[in-house]
Amino acid sequence: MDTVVAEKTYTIREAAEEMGVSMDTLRYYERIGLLPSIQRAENGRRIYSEEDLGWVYWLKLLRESGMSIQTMKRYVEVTRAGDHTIEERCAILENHRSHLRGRIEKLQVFLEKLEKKVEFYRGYEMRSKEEA
Amino acid sequence: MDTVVAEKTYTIREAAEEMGVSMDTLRYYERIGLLPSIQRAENGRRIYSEEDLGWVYWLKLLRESGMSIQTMKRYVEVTRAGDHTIEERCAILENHRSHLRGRIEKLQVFLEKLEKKVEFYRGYEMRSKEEA
DNA sequence: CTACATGCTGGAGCGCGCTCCAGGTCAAGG
DNA sequence: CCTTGACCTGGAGCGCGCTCCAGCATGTAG
Repeated sequence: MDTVVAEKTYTIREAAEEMGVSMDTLRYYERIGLLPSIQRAENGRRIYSEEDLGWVYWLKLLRESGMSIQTMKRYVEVTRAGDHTIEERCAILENHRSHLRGRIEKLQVFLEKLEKKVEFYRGYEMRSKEEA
Repeated sequence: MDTVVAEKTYTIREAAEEMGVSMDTLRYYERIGLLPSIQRAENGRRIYSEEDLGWVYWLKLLRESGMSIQTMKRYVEVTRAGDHTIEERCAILENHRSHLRGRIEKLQVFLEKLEKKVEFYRGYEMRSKEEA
């Protein structure tokens, strides 16, 4: 079970490519504390593990679903603080979940209104053509 | 039918209040051309008509559904340009519609993933409690 | 040895969408 | 007449989330 298999690692370029983010973003996230503990080679270059990529994936998901960097920082912080923070992690995620639900609902309403407008225009267009 | 009824008008404060935006935003939108032709009183103060509020409503909707100010400007511009721009208006709206649909779908996927994470945490919590 | 690629750092800059502010006008109330 | 308050303008400032850059170190190929 504990066989030591060299886990695949990634340069910053590869990590960026793989995860669909820019190298700058990876460095930026690390700087502000969203990606702590990224290993370095002797020459100082970053080495990303699969686990790191997992974090990037998750951060990207939170970000793209509208969580602010601030909140993400808080989340990362408490997650690193240990098991006793599970409650707060849940709270953050559940809060985000309800924001997300609200947002989706709102967008759906917008979509409907938008569709009505388009239909209206299309109808208008038809009428113009009939006249011609 | 053509009875001249004094249509209700609004000061900028009232309009802002009514539409749930700031007075600054109303001025800003006007400045950049999103709300042209806002009437002025003799003393230079803005007077918003119901129709103006209708525009504000629509702009707000587009904005909150993720349309960029740039695109909104384009939309307003062509709308003001006359009936021959119906095609382009439709194009803009349909484009936005597909963006919006894509976004909603993406957010729904995020939501599911988020929910799984929360469930995972909640499960973890339960297990901890059982042990105690 | 040289040239070129890759990556590092700290800090500046940017695009977006407002938001705030100073300094002024105008009208009503005391 | 003076104060108060609502509103005006042009322009500066801000918060967010990157993005870019100069200047430097290291590594690899020719």
